Amino acid sequence: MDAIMALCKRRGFVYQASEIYGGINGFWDYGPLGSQLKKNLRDAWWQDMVLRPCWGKTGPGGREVRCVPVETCIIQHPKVWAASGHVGGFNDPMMDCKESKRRYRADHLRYVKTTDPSEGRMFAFVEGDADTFEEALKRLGKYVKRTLGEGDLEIITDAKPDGQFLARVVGPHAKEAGTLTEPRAFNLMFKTYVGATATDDDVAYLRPETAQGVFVQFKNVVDTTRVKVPFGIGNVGKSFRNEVTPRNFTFRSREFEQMELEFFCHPDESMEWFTFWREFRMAWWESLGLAGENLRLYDTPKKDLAHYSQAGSDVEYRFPFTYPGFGELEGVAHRGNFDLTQHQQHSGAKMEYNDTERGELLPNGQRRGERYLPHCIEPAAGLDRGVLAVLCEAYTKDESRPSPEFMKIHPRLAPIKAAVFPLVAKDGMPEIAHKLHDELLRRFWREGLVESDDKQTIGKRYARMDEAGCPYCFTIDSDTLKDQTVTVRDRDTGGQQRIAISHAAAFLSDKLGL
RNA sequence: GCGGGCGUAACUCAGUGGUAGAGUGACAGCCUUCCAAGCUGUACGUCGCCGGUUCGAAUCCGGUCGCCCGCUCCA
Repeated sequence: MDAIMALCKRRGFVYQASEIYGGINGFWDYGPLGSQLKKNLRDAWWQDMVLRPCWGKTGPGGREVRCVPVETCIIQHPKVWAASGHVGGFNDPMMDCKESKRRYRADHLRYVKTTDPSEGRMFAFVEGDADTFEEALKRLGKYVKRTLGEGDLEIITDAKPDGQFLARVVGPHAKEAGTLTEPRAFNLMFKTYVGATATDDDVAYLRPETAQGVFVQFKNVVDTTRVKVPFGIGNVGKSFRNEVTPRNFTFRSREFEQMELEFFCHPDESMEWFTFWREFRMAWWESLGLAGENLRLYDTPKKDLAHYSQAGSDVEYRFPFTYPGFGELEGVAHRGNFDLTQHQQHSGAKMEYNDTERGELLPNGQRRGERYLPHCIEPAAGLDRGVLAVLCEAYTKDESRPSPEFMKIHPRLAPIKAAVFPLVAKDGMPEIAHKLHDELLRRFWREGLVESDDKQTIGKRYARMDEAGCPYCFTIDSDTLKDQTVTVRDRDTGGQQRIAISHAAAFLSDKLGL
């Protein structure tokens, strides 16, 4: 991992944010190559999920997969996050034990004491955890030096654990009293103020996910764009979470970008669509070079599902820092109609969809129609995690090569698509190279960078392109002067072939899958 | 939040109280007809930051910030 991070810095893929000021925990910037790589991955998602979903494959029942995009705001009405459950769920106060180094959710701790107020010490235990409860009873009995009956015990469930209270408490895994800290709120949502007055009434949050923007605009999209269920709404953008522990390079950042699709369908068809999406999303990541044992599709066990969720699968990648385990790239969740229900309740707006293709057949040949809250399948991918996985997968070490470190980035994602070199900077070769470079640039500038370089030795230039992940290098040599051919060097094999200079663009176009 | 490790040039690292170093990379020139080759030269340092001890600190001490690992947490 250190070698990958060093290369990312050296070649301008990823820099630490605010580095000259000492860095800022949980934030990373992308350099010239990294930002282009990230854009290519984002574009690939947009193309394959919105513009031509699933490469044109049909969904369940042979139906065309239809999706439309939206772009919603990072800051939404604060009630959005109350409805989504983030305000509660992202604010669990936690308590730390200075002795046992453990951390507890404050609302999970209970305290047992005797009914005798002179026996001041209390013993904490974790609600629903028999081990800590029995331990607490045992310790309490020892402390008061007598056997305790039911009537002697008092269990405090609604404690306000301030300093005075906690001084009397022995933690669940501690021996001494007074080692628990006061509850601290872990605001996983970034707070800000809307308007210049910045009072408590103006509090707003930076979104922790892009999905809610879609649910909030669901009705507008249905009413204004002639979409029919089943269909999807894609939304890409930055989200923010005040992670307790940002870790593992860009894997868990506080500012990160998501690519989320909310796919709405009839409840009866939701499991079929879930299966369809879970399989396509896996195939999509595989198509970008994350094939093989480092990628897996992991089904969330029933017991770990959120209460409203009927199924969930994660596309996971085996990162160097998770090895031999895996880290989540994308979660495909069956969310039922939870979100639309929540927003319907909290906002009072009707979210029901009127499906004119369902219901009983009327004499005039129309359907009566059926009103329902669609179910939602949510493939939600982490763009920065995707970039990181691509970088990890691409990083290759081969000491037998002149360039021992190189980046095997899939041609579709590679920030630099091709480079053009004169073998040596004389005999008119630079001029021919510049001409070919111009031609390729005119043809491929929308896809990514096309480089040219006539400095240094050819080996050095190849090696540079290898580290940048450029898949193909065209080289003009003395034969070019005679027969109008160039060599093409393949990054992954180092092998070369000779093609007509007039076919260079077609060759590259083919290799890039255009 | 706790514990451990680390922080010196763009990268990898040496330097344990006395003038800031090496290799690689970058840049310029020469040379060079296919893989970080060779020669010459140039640029690049708040030694993470702040404070303390000392005649003198990259080096010792305290604090702080950041990165990595483990726990915890989180999806």
